[in-house]
Amino acid sequence: MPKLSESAIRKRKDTIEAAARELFIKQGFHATSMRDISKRATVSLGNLYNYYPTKDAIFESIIDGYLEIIDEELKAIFNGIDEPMEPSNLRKLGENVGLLVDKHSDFWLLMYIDVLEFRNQHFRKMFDGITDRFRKIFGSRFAEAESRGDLRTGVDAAPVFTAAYMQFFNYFLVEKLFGGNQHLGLTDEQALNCLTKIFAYGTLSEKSLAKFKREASTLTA
Amino acid sequence: MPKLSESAIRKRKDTIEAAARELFIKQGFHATSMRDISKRATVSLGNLYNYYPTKDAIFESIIDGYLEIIDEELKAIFNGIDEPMEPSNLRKLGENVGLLVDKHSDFWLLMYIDVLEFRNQHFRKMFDGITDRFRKIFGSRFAEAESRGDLRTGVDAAPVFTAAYMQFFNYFLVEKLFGGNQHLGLTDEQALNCLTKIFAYGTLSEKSLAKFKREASTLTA
DNA sequence: AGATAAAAAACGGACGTTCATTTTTATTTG
DNA sequence: CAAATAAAAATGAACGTCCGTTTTTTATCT
Repeated sequence: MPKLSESAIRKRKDTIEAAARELFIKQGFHATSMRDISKRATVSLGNLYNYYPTKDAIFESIIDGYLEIIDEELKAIFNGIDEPMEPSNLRKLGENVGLLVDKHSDFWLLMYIDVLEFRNQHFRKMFDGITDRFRKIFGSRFAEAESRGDLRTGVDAAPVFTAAYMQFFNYFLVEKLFGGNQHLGLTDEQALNCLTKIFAYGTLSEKSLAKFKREASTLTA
Repeated sequence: MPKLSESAIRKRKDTIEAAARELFIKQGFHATSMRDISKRATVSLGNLYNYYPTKDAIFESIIDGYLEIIDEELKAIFNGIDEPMEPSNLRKLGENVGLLVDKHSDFWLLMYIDVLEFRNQHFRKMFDGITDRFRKIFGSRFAEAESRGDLRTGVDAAPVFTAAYMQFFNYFLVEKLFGGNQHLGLTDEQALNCLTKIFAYGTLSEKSLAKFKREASTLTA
């Protein structure tokens, strides 16, 4: 047999990783055997080792690929935000985080697998220095908002935005993976409104809030 | 041998569970064998099965015991809060949640094990209906605060308090388990101040904030 | 034929659990 | 008080299965 083309190899790997991902998510990493993966991917057991040196390597490859996807989707979300501290944009952030959690709920399970089995070595970058990253993306917007007097005195927008981001994430993860069905006692829509309001009122100046009064008043929790 | 006394059995089980807990946390559930547990607990392999019918049962017993402890500690925390929406009390809540996460960081790892291996069946109760529980604990305080005009119009204190609780939890969990070293770009103290301020300013009326101005002004992030 | 992919078989070890056996000890007996 | 008893506790070898990985064999292409 001649050497497979690069794309053919990539295609094979994709099917293997898809099968492995589904199994890891459904039954965990340790509970998933190489035989399970080979069966689901319709690849012989031995042949798996022509593509990956170890079982761990499959997991790592899945995560690396996934991280890229998530990274892009997050970038798209942030690109859609022109004025990060504006209430309507904060809410939009929440909405999009919700969609992201929903769309890739398996991904976050992999994160927990990583925490438990690999001491989070693959996912560390997700949270490490996240505030600085937001500062890089929105730094000038934050500064403008401050110079316009949109923020309460003494408020640094970057950690607030990060906190909002984290809160939205956590809300939907708890809803999706931890069985807290409507744990805020609100529908998702209401919860988004409630959280948005907290962060808006919590950090915006009275002057600025008046400006957004009309929008903000629609955020009835 | 006559039957062991109830307390002797409890003592034995405690040592077994302590050993198992340490191993589960260090290397995960599947990666921990019954032989590992028996060695660490200095109990013979077979004898383990005189105390627990299966390996799963050991895990379940650990969680049940742990849930009780955490439940009590949480109760103590909430008992120490007389006025839940007061900024200083919100901050105290955050501090205590931080201590709880720190003291029992292994417990939260078990929670992730439960999510992955048991579909969170043992931990569901942690988040299910949590807002209602807060309403039961602080309902009258929430009502009083509202009638005093401490809250912004339209703000329901219960989900806000829950959101604050969740945010504090998430903050410390990310710090402790997900390697987000100072992910808000702040020290823990500063982060507590920052988050407290968000929730205080986010939900308290101007009138009420003036009342707490002195305390609130010490919350410099 | 020669090279490479794919499949199958084989390997050594570890797994959860069982079980026949031995050890332990509170109670009964002399 | 000491010896015998009986029931429970403790043991560790053994069981059958499955694991990740390696090696060998077979099939498939230029």
